[in-house]
Amino acid sequence: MSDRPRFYLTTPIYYVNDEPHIGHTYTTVVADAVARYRRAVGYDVRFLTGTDEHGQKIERAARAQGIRPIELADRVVHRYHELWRALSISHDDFIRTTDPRHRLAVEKLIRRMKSAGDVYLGAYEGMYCSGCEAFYPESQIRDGRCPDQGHPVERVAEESYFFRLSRYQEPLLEHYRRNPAFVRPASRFNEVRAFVESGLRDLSISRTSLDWGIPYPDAPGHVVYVWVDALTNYVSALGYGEDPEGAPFRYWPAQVHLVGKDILRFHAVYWPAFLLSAGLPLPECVYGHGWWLKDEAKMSKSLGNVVRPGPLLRDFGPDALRYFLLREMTFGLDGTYSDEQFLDRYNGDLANDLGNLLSRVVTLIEGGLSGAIPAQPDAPEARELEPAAADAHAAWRAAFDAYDFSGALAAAWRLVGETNRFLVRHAPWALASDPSRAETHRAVLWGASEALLQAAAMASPAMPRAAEEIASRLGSPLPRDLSAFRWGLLTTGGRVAKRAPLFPRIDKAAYFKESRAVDDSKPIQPAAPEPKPAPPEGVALLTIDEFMKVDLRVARVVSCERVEGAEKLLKLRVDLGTEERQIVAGIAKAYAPEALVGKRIVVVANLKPAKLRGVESQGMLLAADLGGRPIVATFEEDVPPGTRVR
RNA sequence: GCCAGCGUAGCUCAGCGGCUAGAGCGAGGGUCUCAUAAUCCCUAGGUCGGUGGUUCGAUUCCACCCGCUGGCACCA
Repeated sequence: MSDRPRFYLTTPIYYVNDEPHIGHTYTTVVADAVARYRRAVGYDVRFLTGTDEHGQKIERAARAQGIRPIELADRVVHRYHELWRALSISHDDFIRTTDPRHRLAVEKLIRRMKSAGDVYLGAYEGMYCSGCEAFYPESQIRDGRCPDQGHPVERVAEESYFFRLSRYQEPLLEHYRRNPAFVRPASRFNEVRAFVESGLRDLSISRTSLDWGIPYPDAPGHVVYVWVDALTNYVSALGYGEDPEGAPFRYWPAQVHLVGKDILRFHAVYWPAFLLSAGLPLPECVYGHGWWLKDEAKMSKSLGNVVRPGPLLRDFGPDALRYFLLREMTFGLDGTYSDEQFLDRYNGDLANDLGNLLSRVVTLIEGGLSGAIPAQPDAPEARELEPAAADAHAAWRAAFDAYDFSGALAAAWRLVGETNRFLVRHAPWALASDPSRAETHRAVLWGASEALLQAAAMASPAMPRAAEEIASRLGSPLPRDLSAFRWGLLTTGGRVAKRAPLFPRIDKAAYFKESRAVDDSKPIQPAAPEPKPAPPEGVALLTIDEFMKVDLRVARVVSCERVEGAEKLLKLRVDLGTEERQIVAGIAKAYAPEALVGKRIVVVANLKPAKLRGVESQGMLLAADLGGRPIVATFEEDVPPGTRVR
C-alpha cells in the first residue's frame, strides 16, 4: 500500500538483570529521535526495542529470590515499559526473547544455518562467566574471575553445537569492502575489520549447562546460546519465525542497528555471519555509539557511579533529559555526564533561549493583538526570518541524516537565537503604541511566532511533548510533515495561550544543595530487589582445610620495575622473610613501580609458578578489584615479612 | 609492544593549505523592559602538544617525539 521508503531501526534488547540506567536510556532516546525524524520526513518507520531475558545469570538471580525466571523478567520488563512511556518512546514493537514468536524465529534461523551446512556437534571446554554470558580464554582468568567485570568464572566442559563462523571470514571482509558504511563510525569499522582479519573461530551456539533459554531444535538437553538467541530478535519481531519458509517479510533488512560500542562486534561480525548462513539480507548499517562517562570513568555497578534517569526525569521532565542526551554528546564518541553540564544546558538552551522566547511571544501577542494569530501580514518583517529558517531547516535535515543530533539541534537553536534578536531589533512592545505602524507590529509578532513554530518542529524529534506544547500555546497544530521547508505553518486565527514557564529556570546553587542532601542519605539503589551479592555466585564454599592449603604470607617489596613490552605488568622482588621471590602482577596501570617499594603486601606463596610475557612469576599478590582497577592489599602496621596471613 | 584516532581560547568543540584562527558555555562590562533577574550588544588576545621538513605560504600535508583515548596483545 505505502510507497514510502521503509526505515527499520532497532535498539539492542536490554538484559533484564539490571534496572534501566542512562546508557539504556541514551540508546533508546537516540533511536526514538531517529524514528520520529524519519516519520516526519516521510518514511514508513518501524522502531523496535525489547529485552533479553534468558541466561544463567537470570536463572540464578531468580532462584536467589525464590521466584521463577520469567517472574523476575516480568518485573524488570515492567520497569522498562514504565520508563519508555515516561520518556515518550515511540517504539512500534517491544520484543522479549521469551515471546513465542521469538522462539519460532530462533528455531527457524538455526534450521536454516544447519541446512547450509554451518552447524556441527562438538565439545566445548572453557572458562565460562555467567555474568558476562561469555567464555574467556584461560589465560585471561585470574583469581577465578573474568577479566571484564570480575565475575566468578567456572570451568565448563560440555557437548555443544558449533556455528562455522570461520567459513565467513572472507564473505564478511568482502561485504565490508563493498559497504564502507556498514559499520559506523568509521574508526570502529577499522577495529571490526582488524578483528575479522585476525581470524575467526567457530562459535559455540548451544549449552547443556543451563535450562533458562530456548530449547535447541531437535537436540534434547541443549539450549540456544545467548548471542544466537539475542541477535535473532531483530527478525523475530518482524514475524520471521511465523512466516512460511522463504517468504519475504516486511521491513527487513534494517536500515540501522543502534548499539553501544561494547556489543558492536556481535552485531558487525556474528550477526551478519548468521544472516549470510541463513540466506537473509544484511542490515544496512550497524552504528556503535559511545558511552556516557561519569567523572571520567565508565559507569558500572561496581564503581557505584551509575546515573539513573529517574531523578533527572522527576526534576526536569522527559524532554529536558532527551534534549540533553542528544545535544551534549557527539554521537559515536564518548560523552561525559555531570549534573552541572545538565543544568547549564537546561538553563541556557531550554529556559533562557527557547522557553523564554515562547513566553515573550505569547505575552506580546496577547497584549498587542488580543491573543489572536493574524493572517500573514504583507509587511516585509513577516518574511525577515524566512531565510534563517530555511537555512536552519536544511542544516537540520543534513545533520539528522548524518546521525549528528547535536548539530541538528544546534541548527534549530540558531533559529531560536535569530528570533530573539529579531524581537530586540524591532521592539514590538514599542510599536504597539504607534497606530501608524500597526502593520509592522503585526508582521513582527507573526514572524516571531512563525519562526518559533518552525524551531519547535525541528526540536520535535528530540522533544515531542515540548514541541506540542509550544504549538498549542501558539494556537497551531504541530506540523507533521517536515520533509520540505515551508514558510507559513501558523494557523490563521489561532489563539495564543499563556501558561506557566515551559522550562522553569533552575537555581543551580540551590539545586546542588538539595540534591546533595538527598544523595548522601540515599545512595543510588535499584528499586527492585537485586540478586544478593553474597554469597559469591559461582564460587563453591570451601572447607577450612581447603582454605588452609593457600599459603598467604606477608612480603616486603624490595624492588619493582616494569616488564618490557607489557602495558599492565610490573615485576616485583619481594622479601618473604626466608627467601626472595619474583612476582609479576598486572597492576602497572594503577601503580608506579617506585610507589610499591618498601610496602608490605600479601602474597600467595604456594602458587604454581607461571610465565607472563616470558617472565616467571613465583606467586601472586592480593589486590582488590575495583571495576578493573587493582588496589593492592597492604598493612597499616609494621608486620615482619614471612608472617602467615589467614 | 602492535594498529587506529585524538591533542585548537577556562570548559566542550568546529575549522583541515592562504584574508586579522572560530562557535557555544563560563567570566567581565553595558543595554532594553515584551519575557522565566531572561533577551540583546561589546570584551576575552589562544606558542592551534613539541621538533624538524615539504611549500611562495601550514593550525591545516609529511616525518619523528611527547601526551591522551580506543582496539589487539596482555593482565597467576
